[in-house]
Amino acid sequence: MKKVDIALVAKTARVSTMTVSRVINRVPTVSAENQRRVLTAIKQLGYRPNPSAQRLASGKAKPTLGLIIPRFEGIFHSYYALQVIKGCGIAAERLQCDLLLHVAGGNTPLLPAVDGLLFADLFGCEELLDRVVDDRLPVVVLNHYLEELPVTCVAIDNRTAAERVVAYLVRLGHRDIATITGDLKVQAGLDRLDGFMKAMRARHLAVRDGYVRFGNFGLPSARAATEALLALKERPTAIFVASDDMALETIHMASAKRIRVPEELSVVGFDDIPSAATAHVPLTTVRQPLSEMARRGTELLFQQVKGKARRPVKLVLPTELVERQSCRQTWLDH
Amino acid sequence: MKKVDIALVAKTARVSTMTVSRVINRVPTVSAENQRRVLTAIKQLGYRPNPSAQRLASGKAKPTLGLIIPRFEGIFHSYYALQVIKGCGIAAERLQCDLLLHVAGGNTPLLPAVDGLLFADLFGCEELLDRVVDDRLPVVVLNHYLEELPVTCVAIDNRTAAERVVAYLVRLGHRDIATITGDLKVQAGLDRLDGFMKAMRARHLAVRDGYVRFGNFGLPSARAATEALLALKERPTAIFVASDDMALETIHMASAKRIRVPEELSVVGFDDIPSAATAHVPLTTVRQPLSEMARRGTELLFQQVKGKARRPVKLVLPTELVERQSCRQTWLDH
DNA sequence: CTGAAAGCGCTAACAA
DNA sequence: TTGTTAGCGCTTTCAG
Repeated sequence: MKKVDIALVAKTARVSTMTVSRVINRVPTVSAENQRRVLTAIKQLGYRPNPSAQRLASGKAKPTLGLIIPRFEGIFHSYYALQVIKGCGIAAERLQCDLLLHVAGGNTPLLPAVDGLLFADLFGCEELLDRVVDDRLPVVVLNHYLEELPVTCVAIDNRTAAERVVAYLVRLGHRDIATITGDLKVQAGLDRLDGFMKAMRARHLAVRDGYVRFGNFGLPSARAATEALLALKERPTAIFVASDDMALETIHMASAKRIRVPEELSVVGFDDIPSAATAHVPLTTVRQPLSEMARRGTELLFQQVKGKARRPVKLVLPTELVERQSCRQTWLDH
Repeated sequence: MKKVDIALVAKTARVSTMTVSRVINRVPTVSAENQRRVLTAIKQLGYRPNPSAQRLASGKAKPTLGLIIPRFEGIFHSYYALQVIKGCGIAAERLQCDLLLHVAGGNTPLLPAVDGLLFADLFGCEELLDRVVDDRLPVVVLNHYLEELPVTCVAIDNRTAAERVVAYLVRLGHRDIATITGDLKVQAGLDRLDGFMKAMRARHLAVRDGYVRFGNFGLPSARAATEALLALKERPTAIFVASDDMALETIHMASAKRIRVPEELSVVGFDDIPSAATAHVPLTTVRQPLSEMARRGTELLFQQVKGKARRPVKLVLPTELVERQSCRQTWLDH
């Protein structure tokens, strides 16, 4: 069984390879007879042109960008991944470049053959990044601000966002504020906690014992954390939860325990997922421009690939606090 | 500004192209001195190997599969897209092939250069499919059963699922059953309605006037439909909603109107999204193996690309009714 | 309208 | 350890 290439097709159809190429590329200047012969040969041999060869020969400059999705537990259940994929996908379409999706497993032996790489998050891919930087492959990291490495990154200002949440709650009169964190191995998770602590400290507000509960963005962790928080003798009057998914769960559990939100407990989330707006208790939360982050990252990578970018760019995108109905002033009667 | 190719690097480093190639590919048999020179030249020239040429020359058989995501309103807000991407991504990783993501815009001028194509759904891509079939490119269509076309497809048995929902509700004593449909331009939406109607007819149950409300999987459409249904003089005792997102919205609106679920109104959804289980009223719904569908589709496409598949395969995957707490027997007091 | 020749940029196989 | 020689499969150019 010999390889079927354009030459074989040409021979079978008894024309030149050029004629075959023309038929494939729908160049109109081919006689009906030859066209028929070529088509027949193609069908008969089951011929398929080789994409790499086509691209190489035609010198088509359509670059290929690789999007690395870290395969950590739950990323696929997250609003996050989808927004990133969406942003990258649409940007790639606009920029006329290919987007190669790569779910990074534990071991990522060889990097895919692409012109540039986009990391949906750094977590779990540190090693790969090193290798890639080493190879001088154009790279953009999303959702993780890299202080030291000379790598372009586009992230969200999680710290300031968390600070603003505290400011908001304090303005409503809360002082006993607790937090349920995200996964602290992910920078976004860590920064949200950081911002929270910093803001509390700045206001000389004590963070009581047990008021910081460690979650990992997963619902089970949120349940455990909420359980613990609500069982406290000195229950917080407000909780800042590091993701909407978890925050909704917190509210759910509070309701089940007949603790009314927001009357007896204020809750703030993070993400502004669609159901935050339509939940039973519409959730006050932080909206982050995920899809824009992805778009910007893709564009930046594209620049780099095109050689139009000189030095690494560090972008930090702002967030927005969306007030809904899960928070309340402490001095209101209830 | 001349092109920087491997030859230029070789000349600059005053070695042969092979030495450069070896350095790039980390072949250990290169003297330290040459390695240094090559690396310097690469850095200085900003050289990057051409992926197409690498693949062509090395004859690496790593095929590239294209995943087409129809860009219809809201697909990116859906659980659906993510599950499909996840399934395909993981399968591609296992099969050692590249996955090219393509968000199909209104006009998809040229098909991406890939070895095979996977459609996340047919809707909006009919034209593309025709072209692709015409080109004899290996193709698999997900979530849409194609009766006529000799194309491999992997779909969900939406019809039977809907029938079972009706059977279930009838078993609970319901007779006044309404439905809120999905987008009927999508086969999944149409089939669910179809199954519903068929099952009602089979039981000689009338579907009253206004008991079929047309939605499109979007929350606004669900709100309008629910509004209309709940305003009916003869209100249904149960509603089959074509997606969980919409069903949750229906429950939410019912609660707001002080209609208790499930006591006064039973609701069944479709999808089994994560929040169905954790919602205020845990949702009885239909679980569909989305990610498995994607996995199977990817594997099937891979077979085809490898030439190991002879004829089109038509796969219809079964669903499962997940009973939770949004339905109730009609004869129970309340 | 068609075909021959000359690469596209890289690497496999061999030879030195 | 290094370089030479052939291609990989296709398209471009340009002459027929």
